[in-house]
Amino acid sequence: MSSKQWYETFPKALDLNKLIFKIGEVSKMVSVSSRQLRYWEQKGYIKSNRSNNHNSRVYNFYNLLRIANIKNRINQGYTLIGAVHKVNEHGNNLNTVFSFMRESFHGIKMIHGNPAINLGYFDHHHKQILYGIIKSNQEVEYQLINKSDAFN
DNA sequence: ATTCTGACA
DNA sequence: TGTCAGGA
Repeated sequence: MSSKQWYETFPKALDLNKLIFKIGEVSKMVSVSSRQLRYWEQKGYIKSNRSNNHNSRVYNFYNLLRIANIKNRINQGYTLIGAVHKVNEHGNNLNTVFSFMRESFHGIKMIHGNPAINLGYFDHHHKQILYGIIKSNQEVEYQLINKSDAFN
């Protein structure tokens, strides 16, 4: 009775500070080229953190959300600068937040005895699924799993 | 394999 | 913005 139920570890997976993605991952998720991400950052429109070891960019959930917002505005017809101003004025658009969460969360399943969050297809060809696996030490590990192997 | 910076037939 | 080079 004292042992926690597996789903009690679920909230840990929603620790947004642990939702960190590399530039290539962000690029695929929000359909913004890595070239654009670097340029936007250079112009001061967005921000990223550097993984101390490889000096490569990493983006947390909030940075990702901001990028998604800017991208959405551009899709709506705004210029890059216009999109940035709009996002700065209104902050994160709830519709974007919800649509992002809705499109990103695809349920939970057990993988190798650990609860894992299905974050949806990672590639445009729908061959790989991104999972956020909650390990026994409460750490979250992201892993790409081939669609065919995801139903074992 | 992935990312980084600089540069432009 | 895309893309390629030349390194890490």
